[in-house]
Parts: sequence; structure tokens; C-alpha cells
Amino acid sequence: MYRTRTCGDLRMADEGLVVTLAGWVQKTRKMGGMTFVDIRDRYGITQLVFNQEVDATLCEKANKLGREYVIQVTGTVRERSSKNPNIPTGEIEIIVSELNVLNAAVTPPFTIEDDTDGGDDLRMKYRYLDLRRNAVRKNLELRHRMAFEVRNYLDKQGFLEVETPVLVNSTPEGARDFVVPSRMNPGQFYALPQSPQTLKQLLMVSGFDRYFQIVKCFRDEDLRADRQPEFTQIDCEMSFVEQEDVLNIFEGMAKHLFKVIRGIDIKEAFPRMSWHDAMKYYGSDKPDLRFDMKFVELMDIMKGHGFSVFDNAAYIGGICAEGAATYTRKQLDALTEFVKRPQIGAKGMVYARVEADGNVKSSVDKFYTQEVLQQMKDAFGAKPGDLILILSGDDAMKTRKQLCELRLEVAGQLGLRDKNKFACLWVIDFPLFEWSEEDQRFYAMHHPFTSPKPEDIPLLDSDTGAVRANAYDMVINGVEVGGGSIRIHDSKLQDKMFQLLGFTEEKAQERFGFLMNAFKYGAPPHGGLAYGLDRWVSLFAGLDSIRDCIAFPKNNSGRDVMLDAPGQLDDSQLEELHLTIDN
RNA sequence: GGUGCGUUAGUUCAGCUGGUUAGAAUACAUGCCUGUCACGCAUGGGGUCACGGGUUCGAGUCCCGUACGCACCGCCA
Repeated sequence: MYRTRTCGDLRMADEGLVVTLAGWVQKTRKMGGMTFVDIRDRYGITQLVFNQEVDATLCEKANKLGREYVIQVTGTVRERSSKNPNIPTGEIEIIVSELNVLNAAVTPPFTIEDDTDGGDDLRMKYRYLDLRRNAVRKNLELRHRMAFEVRNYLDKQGFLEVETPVLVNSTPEGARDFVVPSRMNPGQFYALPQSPQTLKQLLMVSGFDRYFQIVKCFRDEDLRADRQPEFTQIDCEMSFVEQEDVLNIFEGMAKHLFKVIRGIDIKEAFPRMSWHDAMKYYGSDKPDLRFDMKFVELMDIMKGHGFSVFDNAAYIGGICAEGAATYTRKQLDALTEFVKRPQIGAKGMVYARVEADGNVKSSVDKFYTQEVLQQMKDAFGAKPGDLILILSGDDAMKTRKQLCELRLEVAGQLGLRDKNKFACLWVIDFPLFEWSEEDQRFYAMHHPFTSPKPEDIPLLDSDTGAVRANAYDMVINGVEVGGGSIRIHDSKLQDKMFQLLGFTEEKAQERFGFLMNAFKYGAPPHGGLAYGLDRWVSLFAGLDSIRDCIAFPKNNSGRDVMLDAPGQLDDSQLEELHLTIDN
């Protein structure tokens, strides 16, 4: 037996026990005649003691141990004469009688400590060492507990976990596919699923009325801190449900996770906001509602007073930052620079302070009377000490997005984006279609199987862009943690959708014939939702990036720097796959 | 496809307006130290200043390009 206990569980109550531990050398402290060694496993750290006077040979052996050596020790648990209150095992230590080096180790490229000296790049290259660190290990433990609780909740609700294939067909819309050449079918390719969307709909046709799967999905698009090429979804689908049923089940799951994982008991229903309102008041389909700072539109008040920037604008809107009138000129200039960055693209920013006497002092005073500025102040409901920030532009949608960035930036500066505070929200009533200027055609905003709202079906031909979908996203703290829709189960309506999306009948049959044929054999009304597990975990762990809740993530360029993947194939492999590389 | 920032010791970084032998901390090694736990003290080794080109009497420092990393825009139904 390699060990009788772990390095994290010995306490005062175990005093006098003879135990065997195995683990890695965290650190050795040589004090002359005696040596302390911290031994670590994933459960914790325990102090080992070696004394020259008791056993000189053993002590000498301990002095030769290096960082990260794998050792096994046997000894007696004893109360420490000087205790360490910082670790759970800090009241005891092991008087070692036997030391066995199971494996030596070279010095790691960075220290295996909570506050490591390693940079991100190096940590990824030696990810197996990085995973020894508490900080990263805890994230994976959290991920495990969350996945476990998801299964627990869904099982109790009667959901069945069904695995769907990873080698499927390419889909014409949506993200780029990762593809896999088929050796047995020359010139043909599998695609890795962007989501098991159509497969889970087929499971509904099969009668599995409550399905879920914790499943890897793949999208070959550029990466971000919150986007990996392979990511994990909690994918769900239900039959004989309306939107309200789906929202209830998955709001319940969210509440369950908040309760058992974070100890937060959310009693009230999650607020709901239409996509239209989200865009109007927050300039985003995933507003962060940990703070208010709603947009106020100022076209009526601010236009026509001789300030040409505003007079020519298609949109003028602002936010009110409570108590931020103390912002210095330097801070305001920095904010102006922030919105003028090419990524945001505003031309400038107008600000106005509400002074102690209620007067408004703005950066465009020469164009506006105090009376107009007071009207503006009242539109925000601003109080003395508040700061009003205004953007304008000739494209209303773009300007709202810029104002959204400004809102988030200012809130961050004011400390309103607390990682331990959570604001959950359903965004509902998404548009069914999105117009692409570039391609001069409509695309499905969610996906082509999303059902229009029944009352909007008459608009499909007359006012296509105005049709709303039975689609919904869950947003927490400005992060889209999941989304879904009620699907089309009527093959005639599905035909109509494909037609509006510009598919010929042949193309639709070629790509989605399997689904449309299946629907002819009795498809139940159905709908579902997919949560992003990585985003949920990083939200609960308070991470800025989803990478640290994934054991082996890819870097910005989609590379695994540890495996050095992707790599090249041998000529023989290429030949088998009927591929040639075009240099 | 684009924008910004970065690349100097094993590691994290400093290095000003171009000018002696490129520094600090930490890690590592050696020695001392019997209650440390961020131990302490002393000594020591350790550098293709990412790569290529240019400007200059002289480049870690300025300019151009390339590669790589990070963040972001486009993209992500």
C-alpha cells in the first residue's frame, strides 16, 4: 500500500497514529540539525520533520530532496510545538521513520505555488505542472461538482442523457466547421458538430421527450478569452413544451446551481427583457444588470440648438454615473480616448456634471442654455454629484454599442462589477432573422430551426425583418451563459424558413433532408436550450477567461502549446486520406 | 483579415534622452544555522537582450519587417 492517509486530512485527533503518506515535495527548510519537508498531494500539505539527533542518515537523505520529488514516508503524527494556523493540517506534523524516494524530479520551470512566478504562456506549455497548483485544481474540482449537479438536477426532472456522434456532416450556415477527411470515402469529409442541434431534434421525433447531454462542440472561428474552438455545452431538448416550460425548467437548474454551488438562494423569478428593450436601454443583447445606468435617449432635448455634432446625429444618448461628478478632467479625457479607440470607434464624448447647487456644467455649455441642460438632467433623474456621459452618431445601432462599451467601462471604474454579485436575466423575443448587408439576404439569428412567434407568422413575407422568434438567452452579469428556442416541428413551416433563407428546395433537401423527412413521421412540438458549461464555471470561479476551468485549453491561435497541436501528417497518412497539400 | 500592447537570467520584471563590465527579485547550487512554515545569513553559477534588416562612430534602447504571446474588432446560426 502506497499510502494510508492523504496529505490534507490529518488533525490533532490523529496524534500518535503511525501513517504512510505519498506525494510531491513542496518545499524543504533546513534548519541545521533539523529539516522540515512539506509534502503535497491534491488534498493538501503536511509537514514532515527529520532530526539529526534522532536519525542522522535519514535527515541527510531528506536534505537531498528537491522540489517536486515524489516521495513516500512513514511516521508518527505528533502535535507541533509551534503551530501554523494558515493550513488545515497546521497543528500536527509527521515524525518520519522511513523515507522512500519514488521518483526524482528536475526543477520545474515555474514554482508550483498559489502565487506562481510563471507566466500564462509557460504555464500552458507545462500545463501538467500548472494543474498541480491549488488555483487551477480548484477550478477543475468546481467544474466536476457543477457537471455532477447538472446531472443530478436533470435526472430528477426525468431527463435522459444520450450520446450523439462526433463525426457528422458539415452545416452550411453558422460557424466554420472543423472537418475530418474520410479514408473509406475518398474526397468526402465529416464535420465535427457545432452543436448536436439536429440530432437532438431527431431524438424528440424518436420520443425521448426529455434529453440532455454534456457534450463537446466545435467551432472553427477566431478565439477570445471566453471562446475556445472546442467547448462544452449542457445540451437539452424537451417535447410537448412551450417557451414558458423550457424557461421554468432551466431557470430551476440555474437556481439549483446557485444554491448548491455558491450557497445563494434565489427565491424570485429571473427578470425578463425583450431583445428590443435590451438593445434600446443597454445597447447589447446581453446586458450586465449588476448595476442600472440605463441609456436615456436625448434626441428631442439636445437637437436643434446649434451644436452641429448633435444636430446631424441619428442618435444621441447618454448614461448617468451616480456620484461620478468627482471625475477629473484627466479621467474624462481618458474616457474620451477609450471611446475613440478604433475597436469602439466613437468620434468623441460629451460630459456634464451635476453640481451641488443642482446646476449642470457641461463640456458643450456654449451651445446650451441652463434650461435645456436642466431638462436633460431631469431626463436622467440625475442628482447633484452625478456625471452624465453622452455619445452621438449617424448610425443609431453603432452608437448604442459604443455607449454600451462606455457603460461597462465606467461601471468597472466605479467598482459596480463585483464578481461575487450575480444578476440573472432572460432576454426573450429575439428577431427571427438578421439582414446581411454584405450578402443582401436574411440569415437566421439563432438557427434555421427556430420557430417564429405564432402571431408574427403572417409577417413572414410582408415584413420579414420584424418577425420575432420563440428564442431566449440566459444572461448573467453580461455573459451569455446559454440560449435556446422553440423549434419548428411542422415541415411546411420549415420549408418556408429554408425558402426565406435563400435555400433552393434541392439544397434544403441535400442538407437537411434527413430532418425534414423525419418530421413527416410525426414530430412532436419541441424546444430546448444549451448552457455553456465553461462559462458557467468561470463565472462561479470568478475567472476572466474560460481557459483556467479547462484542463488543457488552446491558445489564442488555436494551438495546444503542450502537445504542439495541430501538427503535420506523414505522406503515407495523406495518401491514405486521398489528400495532397498545396504549397 | 484588422488594431493595440508585449518579447531582456530558469522565472517575473526594471533598464530614462542611444554611450563603461546589462541589473533586481525569485528560483537553482554550495556552506552555516535545532522549531521553521514567504525561515534567516553568506557565497556562487546563470544572458543569442525573440529573429532578420536598417539608421549611427556606437543599438537592449530609434526605424522597418518577420515570428510568437496576450487583449480586442471583424467573425462566432
